[in-house]
Amino acid sequence: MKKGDATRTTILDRATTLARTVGLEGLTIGQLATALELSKSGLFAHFGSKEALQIAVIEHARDRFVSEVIAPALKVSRGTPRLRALVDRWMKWGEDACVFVQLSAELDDRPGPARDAVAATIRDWMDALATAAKIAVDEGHLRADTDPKQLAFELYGVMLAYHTVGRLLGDPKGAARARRAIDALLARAA
Amino acid sequence: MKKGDATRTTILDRATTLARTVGLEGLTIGQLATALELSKSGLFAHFGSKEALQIAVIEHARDRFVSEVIAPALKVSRGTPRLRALVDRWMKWGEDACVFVQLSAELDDRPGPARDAVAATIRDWMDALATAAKIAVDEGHLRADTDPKQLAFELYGVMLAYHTVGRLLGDPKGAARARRAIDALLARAA
DNA sequence: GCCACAATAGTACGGTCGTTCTATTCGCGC
DNA sequence: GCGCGAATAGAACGACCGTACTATTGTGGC
Repeated sequence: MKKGDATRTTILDRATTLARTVGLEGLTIGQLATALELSKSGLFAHFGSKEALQIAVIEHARDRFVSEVIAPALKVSRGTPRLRALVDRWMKWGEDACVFVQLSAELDDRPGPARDAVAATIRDWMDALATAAKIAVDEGHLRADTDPKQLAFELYGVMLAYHTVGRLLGDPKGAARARRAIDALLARAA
Repeated sequence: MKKGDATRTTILDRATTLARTVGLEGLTIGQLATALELSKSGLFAHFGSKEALQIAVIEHARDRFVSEVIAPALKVSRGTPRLRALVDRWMKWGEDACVFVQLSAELDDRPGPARDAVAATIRDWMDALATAAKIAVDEGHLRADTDPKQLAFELYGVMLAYHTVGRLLGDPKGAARARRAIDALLARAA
């Protein structure tokens, strides 16, 4: 019961990376198998259907996202530092944050379990931002009349713009712009 | 030389709508043909290759985007009103603004002419925002130390967050949040 | 009204897709 | 170290993909 899980993880890692460029629907069992030097049927047996593979990819990416972005940031001290840590980790760690931007856009008009899984992840992410913002208010780091959910919304918007400007337009100034925007949002609420 | 162009437009209209849900790569000549009650080969003859069809779709969507969002907004009086008109029209007219969010995410990691066409459109869009912002500064509607490109970046971020929250999460509060965010950005710069 | 040519349909092909079934190899408990 | 089940491979399937070729239909200029 060991070997199977190991290759399964290997498959999902590669699939996640691949999905970032070809999308979830563009993912192909044949390509994925040859990329990993596995047989198509051997790979297929791990999941049983393409839809199951897709959902496994989403959940795998979610797990990595939680353990590499959210969890570490939650160890930072309460209030504004933690809020900043969330944003910083999202921006630095393109790897899997990116795949969720891709998945959000790909699935937002395609109801089904895959879309639900992505939506749940994004919802959790915005909740994490909002909760951190609320704590910052409670700690007195941010003004009492700050709406935590509104702030989370605006912060996430900056991250999305950063993603588009950086990835699609290839503008190196994106990071600096994002930083300025984040600073302005937090300064305004301080 | 008339009939051909008419069906070509019909094809591209439907293709654009379809691409919003299945993506540009998910677009299929067979499905598109049956959806329009055309023969596969008859449709194919209009474009000659799938890549040509994809680029035609992008350019068609860009034309509609320009004529339905940008051009009307440019008729609004210079300064902040025009800037607001750009943002408002983007948000109201989901139809084709959405397809560019989809295309941005789908193509941002896939170099080629399709990606270039999308990138050029987004660049033009952000330039339109920045130019309108600059005019607003010149007119005295916004503070002299406002960075027009930075403001365009932040405005676009709000639109992207609005798109994600509304489409993927189905949160009806997205529009109100976006409006508040836009108001705050403009108030801060006024 | 005819005719040249644009526009569309029909058919076929090689390739790849997801999936199934059967066979082979591997790894671990006894 | 043997045996059994888990893990992987192999071959085959029908379906649909993009594309090429040929045939048919429609249509605007004379």
